[in-house]
Amino acid sequence: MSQVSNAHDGEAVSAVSDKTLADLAGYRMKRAMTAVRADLARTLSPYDLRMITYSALAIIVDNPGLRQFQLAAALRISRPNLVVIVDELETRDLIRRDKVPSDRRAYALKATIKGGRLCERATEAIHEHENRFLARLNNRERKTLVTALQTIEATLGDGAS
Amino acid sequence: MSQVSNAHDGEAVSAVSDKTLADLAGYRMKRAMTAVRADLARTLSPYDLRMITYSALAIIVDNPGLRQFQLAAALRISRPNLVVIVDELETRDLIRRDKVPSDRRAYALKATIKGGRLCERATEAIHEHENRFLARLNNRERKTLVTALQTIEATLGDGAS
DNA sequence: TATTGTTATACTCTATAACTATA
DNA sequence: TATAGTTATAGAGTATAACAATA
Repeated sequence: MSQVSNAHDGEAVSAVSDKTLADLAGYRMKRAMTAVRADLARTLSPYDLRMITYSALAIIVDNPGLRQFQLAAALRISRPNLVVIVDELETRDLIRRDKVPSDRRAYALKATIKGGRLCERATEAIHEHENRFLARLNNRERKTLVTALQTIEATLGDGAS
Repeated sequence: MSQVSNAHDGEAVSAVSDKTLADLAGYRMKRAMTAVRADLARTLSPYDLRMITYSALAIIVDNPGLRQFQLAAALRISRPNLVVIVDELETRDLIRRDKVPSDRRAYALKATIKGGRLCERATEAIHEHENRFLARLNNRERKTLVTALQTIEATLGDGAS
């Protein structure tokens, strides 16, 4: 199916086959994700955001007052790595770290007006980006795709330790 | 939909909502990919293979005689980064780098018997891994998923520069 | 004792620039 | 001049260990 021809002695192959990998869902996900990630980076660069900083900002906008450890868990990254992301968003005045009187170890995260506006504009750009890479899929296919991805995540989350 | 409740002054949110992100195909892909990647790493570790070394080996098995630059292009990684991967596979006697008489700059890559056997066993383990994370999807959903991912990759590949 | 945020550190994956030996 | 493979290096993204302050 992906095979075209093959090498004679000392000759390069004329077309590279990936027949062992081609029908693997994981392989297809990896390749699609590589392409989507590159397009997303282009999409977010006008806003000086990366995938991770946009996701963090969006979750803070949706959950005013959440703690850093909650955000780290939501983003599935470690607490130490979240620190630099929150630092960046705070330095740019997109979020605030408010001291919590009832627990003086913790910070409550809140988006600023500026952060909320940037998130809104970036989210619009992301919807255009989504329409771009989903352009050749109909509504049924889009729905099945999103649901299937969610099911896969839940399946692996349930099963393993 | 993902909203449960929200913070009073100084209280942590009780459940973290990702309502801005939840329905984005890119977000769902990223999260599913994170889970799949972790399960794949566990799946391949008995064979001392990582995702990238397995993929490289499989493509070499499928394309005896291909050049390093062809493999780098197939894996969508840079030539410098491929060097260390090929080094590792060669050191472990899974592949051979044969000098090409007709072009003394180039190497023709070929899997050894040992490499072919390891690839075969790892591929079986990967099929089990695929059945694991696809367990709750029926055949129609699996087919739609794989085809949709392929279409997305092609769509982005066509459009951009 | 346990938890929140932090620092220090390291490993993987990826890229670019510039080299060598050929073509 | 251009290409195949290589070296050196750097930047993301991720992780763990261990600390200070607080619970």
